Amino acid sequence: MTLSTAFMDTSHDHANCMESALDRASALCGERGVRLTPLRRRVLELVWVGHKPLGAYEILDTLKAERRGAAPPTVYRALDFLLQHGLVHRIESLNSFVGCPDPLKPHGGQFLICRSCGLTAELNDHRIDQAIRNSANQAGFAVGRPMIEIEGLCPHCRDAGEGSPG
Amino acid sequence: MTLSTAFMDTSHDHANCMESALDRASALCGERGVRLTPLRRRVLELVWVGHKPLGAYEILDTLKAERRGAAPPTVYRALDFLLQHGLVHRIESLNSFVGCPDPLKPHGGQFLICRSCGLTAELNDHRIDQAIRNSANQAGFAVGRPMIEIEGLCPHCRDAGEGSPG
DNA sequence: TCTATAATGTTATATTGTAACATTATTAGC
DNA sequence: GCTAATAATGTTACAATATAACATTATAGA
Repeated sequence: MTLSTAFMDTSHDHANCMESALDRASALCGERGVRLTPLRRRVLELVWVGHKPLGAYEILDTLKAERRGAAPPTVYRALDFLLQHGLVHRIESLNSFVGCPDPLKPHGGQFLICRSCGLTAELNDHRIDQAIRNSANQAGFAVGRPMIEIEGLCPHCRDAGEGSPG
Repeated sequence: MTLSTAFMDTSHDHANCMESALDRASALCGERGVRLTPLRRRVLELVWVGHKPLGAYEILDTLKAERRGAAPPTVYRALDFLLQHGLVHRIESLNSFVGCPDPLKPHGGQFLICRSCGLTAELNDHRIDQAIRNSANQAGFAVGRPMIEIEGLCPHCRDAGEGSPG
């Protein structure tokens, strides 16, 4: 199992986590000959500020304070670019966006989403993927992009008794 | 593996499929002492007209032709009821709704969604569920409701060469 | 029948996402 | 460096999805 971004304990160095994500993004764009413009970089940075998915209009609110004339297309175009290059994922169940810790290999997302604190971790468990492909193949279905969003309680909130898991 | 609603071949008797879904819904509501009102029943029926997820406003368009004063809350309230009782599922990636063939046991949905024709089949594969729970447990995460939406090509569209699966 | 509750009607508005065209910035060729 | 082509962003308007709040009607139980 690969747990690209586990739920963080106190030792999580988020400044470093975020900076390395931006460095990886920069390198990836360089290799692909595409431009990580200041706007795109800033949006990626905002998405990485927390490990909580961020809505497009939350991003927009921040941008508005920084740039004159920021508008919905400003954000959505930047997000489209970042999505295309695997730098962020869209969380369908929340209409929001989260940084991808492993943009190099394309993958559908496997997300653990805490319903109490909002923290989200990305799994990339080959066994889950395999179980899905087996099942889909039996149905004669050609799998494109599997999307898995698991609502529940992160270790911290579970231990704090933030509600039942069901 | 349980394939509650496989992709249908020519032998699929949809009139019967839909009627039995409505009968099951009626029975379930009776047992639970809740009311499957004409409005709710009609919305459920509309959702079952096809095996393709239907948007709330598509449902609304039909209702408007049938009832005076149908408005968004008319549809959303009926859908909320049907969702609460497991009679329909929400497909997050499509902002739309599809009938549940097995409303008795609560379950997060496992959906195969054809990107070409829109047909959607619900899986309920215990092995997928188990793989997810194993992985989540390792991360210390208490699983609530897993959501799985697999975009791809149904058998028919795959054979017709409707595009690559990736 | 009366009353409490559930369901629906109605109006308005919030939230999320795109279309279409204008302007500015960047790159590539000269 | 200049110029044309392209990429990116600015700007305005609007589409699509969803909810809030309160009024009215229907249903179930005393």
